[in-house]
Amino acid sequence: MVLRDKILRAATELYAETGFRGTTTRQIARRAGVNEVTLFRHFGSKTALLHEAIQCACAREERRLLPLIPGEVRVELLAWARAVWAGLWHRRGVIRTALGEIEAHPQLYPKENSATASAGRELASYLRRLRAAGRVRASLDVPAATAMLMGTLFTDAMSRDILPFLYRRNPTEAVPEYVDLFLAAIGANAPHSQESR
Amino acid sequence: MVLRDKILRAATELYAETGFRGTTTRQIARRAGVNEVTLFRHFGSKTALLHEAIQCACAREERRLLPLIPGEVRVELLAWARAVWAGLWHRRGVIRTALGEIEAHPQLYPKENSATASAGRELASYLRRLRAAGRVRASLDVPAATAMLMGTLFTDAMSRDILPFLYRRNPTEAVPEYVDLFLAAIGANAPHSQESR
DNA sequence: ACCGGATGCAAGTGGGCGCTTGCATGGGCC
DNA sequence: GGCCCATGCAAGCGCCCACTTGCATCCGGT
Repeated sequence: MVLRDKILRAATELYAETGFRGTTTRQIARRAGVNEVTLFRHFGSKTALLHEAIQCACAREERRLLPLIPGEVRVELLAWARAVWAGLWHRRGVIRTALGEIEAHPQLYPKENSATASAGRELASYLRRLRAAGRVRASLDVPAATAMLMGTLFTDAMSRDILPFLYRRNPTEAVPEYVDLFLAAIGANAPHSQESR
Repeated sequence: MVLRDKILRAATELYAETGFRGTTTRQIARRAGVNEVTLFRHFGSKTALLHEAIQCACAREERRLLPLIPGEVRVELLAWARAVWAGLWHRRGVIRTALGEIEAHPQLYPKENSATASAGRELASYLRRLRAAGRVRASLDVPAATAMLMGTLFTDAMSRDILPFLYRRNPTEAVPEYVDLFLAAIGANAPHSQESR
C-alpha cells in the first residue's frame, strides 16, 4: 500500500500549493510517479482523492495534552505552546488553503475535529482548572483568554513566512515571549517557584 | 465610470467566494450585468482585472490612527481594536482567499502595504510611545506584544464564522475582553483614572 | 443630421480539464 | 506453466476556460 500513500502525499502537497481547483489530476499523477488512470482506479474521482488526502493530513496531528493537575504553569504552557505552534507551522500550507476554500467546499474539511479546535478546547479546560485552583485571576474570561493565545500562535505560524518583516524574532524566541505575555494577561501566580519571567 | 466599478465589485465578490481559478470571466460579467467581452476591452485579461480588483479592495481601507500622545490607554486601544476588528471582519472573505493563494500568485497581493501590516506598525509605534512614557512595563517586548494583539483580533475575525462554537461571546463583548487581557499582559498603568476593568 | 466611441451579441479558437476505454505488460500465487 | 490482478500507455470524449473577431446597436457631442 505504499503507492496509495505516495498518491495521497502528492495530492496533499499540491493542494497546499495551489488549492482544489488549481490541483489537477495530471499533476498529482506526475508528482506521485504514477499514471493518471491509477488515481481514478484507486479513488474514483478527484474530489474523493482530495477529500481523503485532506482528512489524512489533518488526522495525523498528534494531540498535545496539558496536565490534569497543573504544576509549573510556565513550563507546562510553554512546552504546549511550542508543540502547537510547530504543528501549525508544519501544516501552514494546507491550513491557509483550506481556510480560503472552506466557504466553497465546506464538506471537504474537518471543523470540530480540526487540530486547532481541539487544541483550543484543551487550553480552555486547562485554564478552567487553573482558575478553580486559584492560580489565575478569579475573574478570568476563559474563552477570551483561549482565543487570545490560540490566535497569537495561529497568526504567527500562518503569516511568519508571508510577512517576514513583521517578525524579527525567530520562533524559538517568540513563543516564550507570547507565553510570558499571556501569563501576565491571565494573572498567573504559582504557589511554588515562579520567577516573574 | 460606474460600469468599471460595477465590474470591479463583482470581481472582488466572486474572488472572495471562489478564489482566482474559481472565478470565471463569465461569472464576473453576469454578476456585473455586463457582456463578457466588455471585461477584456476594459482590463485586457482576467489577471489584470483581478489584480486591480484586489488592490482596490485593499486600498479602500481607511487607516485608523492611535494618538501621538497617549491619554486614556484603555479607551484609545479599545476604539482602535474595534475599528481594526471591524475592518478585518468586513474583508474576511478576500483576506482568507488571498492568504491561501499568496504562495501561488505572490504578485497579486499587497504585503508591506496591506491594511493589516500597517495596523501592526501603528500599534507597535504606539506601544513604544507608552513604554517611553513609563506607562507600561519597561521590559515590554514590543514586537511580541504587537503580534499578540494583532493575532488575537485577526484570528477572531477570520475564524469566527467558520468555527462559531469556539466563540461564545459576540464581537462587541469579545474585543473589550481581548483589550483588557492585553492591558494586563503589557502591564499598563495609567497616571490618571484607570479602573482595573 | 451625423459621426465616433462604447457596448452588446453570436460565434468560434485552442487548450486544459476530469474522466473513460481498450489493450499491453509484468509480477506474485496455484 | 498458467492465471489474475495491478499498473502503464495511448487515445479520446465532452466540457469549460480565457480570449478573439466581426458586426449590429445605441447614445452623446457638435
